[in-house]
Amino acid sequence: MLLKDDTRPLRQQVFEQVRAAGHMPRMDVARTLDISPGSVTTITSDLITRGLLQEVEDNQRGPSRGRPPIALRVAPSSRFVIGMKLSDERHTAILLDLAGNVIAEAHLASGALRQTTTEVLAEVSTLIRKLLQKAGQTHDSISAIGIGLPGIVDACTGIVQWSPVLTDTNIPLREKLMQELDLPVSLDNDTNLLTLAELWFGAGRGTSNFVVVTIERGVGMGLVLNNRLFRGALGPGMELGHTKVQLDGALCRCGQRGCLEAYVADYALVREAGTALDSDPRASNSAVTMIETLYDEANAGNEAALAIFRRAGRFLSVGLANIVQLFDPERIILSGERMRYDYLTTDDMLAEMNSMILPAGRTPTPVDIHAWSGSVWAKGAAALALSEVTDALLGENAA
Amino acid sequence: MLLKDDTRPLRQQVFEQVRAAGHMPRMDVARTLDISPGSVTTITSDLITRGLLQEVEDNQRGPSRGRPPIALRVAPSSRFVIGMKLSDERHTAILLDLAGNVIAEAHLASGALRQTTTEVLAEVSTLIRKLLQKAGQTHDSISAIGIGLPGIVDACTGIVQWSPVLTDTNIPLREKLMQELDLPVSLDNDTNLLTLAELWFGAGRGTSNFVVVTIERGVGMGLVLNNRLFRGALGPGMELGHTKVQLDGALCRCGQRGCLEAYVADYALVREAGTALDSDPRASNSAVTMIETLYDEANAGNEAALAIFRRAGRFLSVGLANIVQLFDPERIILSGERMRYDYLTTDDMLAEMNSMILPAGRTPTPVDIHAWSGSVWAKGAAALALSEVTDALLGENAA
DNA sequence: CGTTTTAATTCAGTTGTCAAAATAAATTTT
DNA sequence: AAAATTTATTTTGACAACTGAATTAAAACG
Repeated sequence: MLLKDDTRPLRQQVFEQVRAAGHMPRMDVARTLDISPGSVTTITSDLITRGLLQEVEDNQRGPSRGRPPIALRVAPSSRFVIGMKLSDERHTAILLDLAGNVIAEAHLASGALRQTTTEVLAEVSTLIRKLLQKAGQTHDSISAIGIGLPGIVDACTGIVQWSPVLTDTNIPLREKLMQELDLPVSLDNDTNLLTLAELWFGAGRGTSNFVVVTIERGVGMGLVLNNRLFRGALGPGMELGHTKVQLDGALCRCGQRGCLEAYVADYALVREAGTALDSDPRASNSAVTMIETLYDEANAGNEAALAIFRRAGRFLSVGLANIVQLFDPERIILSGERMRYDYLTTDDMLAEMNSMILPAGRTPTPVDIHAWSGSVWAKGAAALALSEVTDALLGENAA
Repeated sequence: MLLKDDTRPLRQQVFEQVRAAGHMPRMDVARTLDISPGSVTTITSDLITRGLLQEVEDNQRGPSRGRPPIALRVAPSSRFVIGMKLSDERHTAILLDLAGNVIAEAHLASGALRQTTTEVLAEVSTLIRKLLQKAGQTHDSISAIGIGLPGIVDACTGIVQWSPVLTDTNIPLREKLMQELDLPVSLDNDTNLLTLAELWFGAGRGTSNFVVVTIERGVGMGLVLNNRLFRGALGPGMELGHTKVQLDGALCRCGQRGCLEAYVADYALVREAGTALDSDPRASNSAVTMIETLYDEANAGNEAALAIFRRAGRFLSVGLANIVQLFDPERIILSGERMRYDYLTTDDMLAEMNSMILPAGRTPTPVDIHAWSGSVWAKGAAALALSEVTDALLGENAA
């Protein structure tokens, strides 16, 4: 069922269609968007004269009758966008051209777990310099930058209410970044950006309604409705991690009890790992080391370790089942780096989740598991910047 | 922040604006919808010549300068819509004119708890006859009918997958009704219609994003996003009642464990009431009687009875807190008849809900409690029919 | 009686879109 | 090789839905 409720002007839809497809002839664009070929011609010829699209030269084609289609693609240009993901371990940045191709990637170990705004601003600048150097580009060739960070971020206002990477709270980070960098900046919660990455580049391409769940430091969630990222009714919504799965349950770092996060996030596992592995709680093992150990033990058949993962998996299944009950998405994507700990995502967990979904006979919601590297988050951030840029570029007709 | 993302043609927006306001002069329409006064003139004069709107004669006005505004209103007409709510106790139907005024109301005790499709069709016909008789109208003057019933209803296709009022499953009920009644029929889940009623006539008028939760036989939920009823990503979503609030929790009538419904729905209360009130489980007390007794006992200070309501309230607070975490609505409306059992909705419950909402300092989401009569549901059904009719009426320009 | 103020209308002009006809470039048929 | 067929794209005219600026209308104020 192709439903056509995209309210944006056709110009942007056409451009994004071509970008999403890589190349696509005009008639295909007309057909997929269900618009008249005439409109496509008008729009594309405008976009071509503006240097945003171009015709593909070598249209290799099979034996087919009729006038051969001329594929279109996004014109390679000298303009780029940057996508960046900030975390409390290391920051990642990538450089994308307007067609969405990755040009370069750079990393920077973050200075400390939590930093002041000034320090973060400095790190962002440093990372951008590093990225540009690597790609042999200058600051002038950057059109926009998208940044994702964990925490409570209002994408509209660009204000970071709270973030695990910042010591300050309620910071108008976007404004500060724009001043510092002299560039259009988009800011969003990192999970939203991962969701955007799935929507633009990943499994979400063919799906209009899906949920992305991330399990990292905390548990995050992104939602796509009608092919568009849904950011919650008010500002920052979608706090799946603090959804309650047990009355008077385990203590969460937010201070409340029974949050999903308190059962499946890494710190929850670490908390139990200490007991299960009988290790000295005063030993200064890092969280990552602890989890790695726990994982290895589970793999080696350590029942206590296995039980920890199993329990976490059970609670995860409750959280996912609740999402299915409320949103009924076409697909759930479990994503993020921690997905390597596949004891969370066993068939048992999936079976349990499905058993909680009403009615019994219903088709189970497919669950994809993506164990991706950090650069994917940055790619989502770049997608945000990209849409910002093309919106500006395509909207400038009035001027 | 007025955001203007209504994609419908202005004609419908103007008409609905006037209908919603009761009366409203042209300039006010232009201002609220943020469109040019010229457009309003064009549109309204068209609607006036078509007999859908008319100017109000007696514009009583205060001492104000300038040309006095001429208020517009929906023209009283000879055409009506019917809204109907089906339940397993009794059906309610109301007759509305196109302006949304209630003209008449009628009821019909439903024949049995669950009935065949044929029986339901017959009852609907009977009720319509009764309603028309009461209002002194004929079948010809009805433009459309909206019907709400509990269960899993796909509003798009008009198929009832499952409903507590029907013995059959997977029935194309809308089609059958249209054949039977020879009228345009809209069908939806009853909770969605209650939500629509709140949006059109109730507390939702000034709110763009809110949640309606009903506690009756089961626990239902309706969601309004951007002033529009959200029906879930796929067909019937929003099964709040079968959201899990406890792993391996109480047994739900759906066969699963830990569903919210299994703690707060009426049958859950009845189940415990039997034990608490020490009544013979074989005594054929009806559910309603049992709950009434339980309620009276609680009021009289019976600790066991109180405890039942308190426990239900606690689980309800979990369910509501989860909704806030996921959707962050501007407002939650608890609605339905069972809201009379206000032990479910004590300040304790609200306090507990707020304590589960992160972060601690956040403004608590306001919770309204509406104890409404059954006719409100029917009003929502009528709203559905109304929007259907006006869409048809306003879209007929091409013809 | 003119000025001010607010409401409503008129009307020329823009925008975004489509439908149908025309044109283009290939393949297949005759 | 010419004609017919097929598919892709362009051209063209038209239209619907608005907007914005100028205009007219109807009142109060001084």
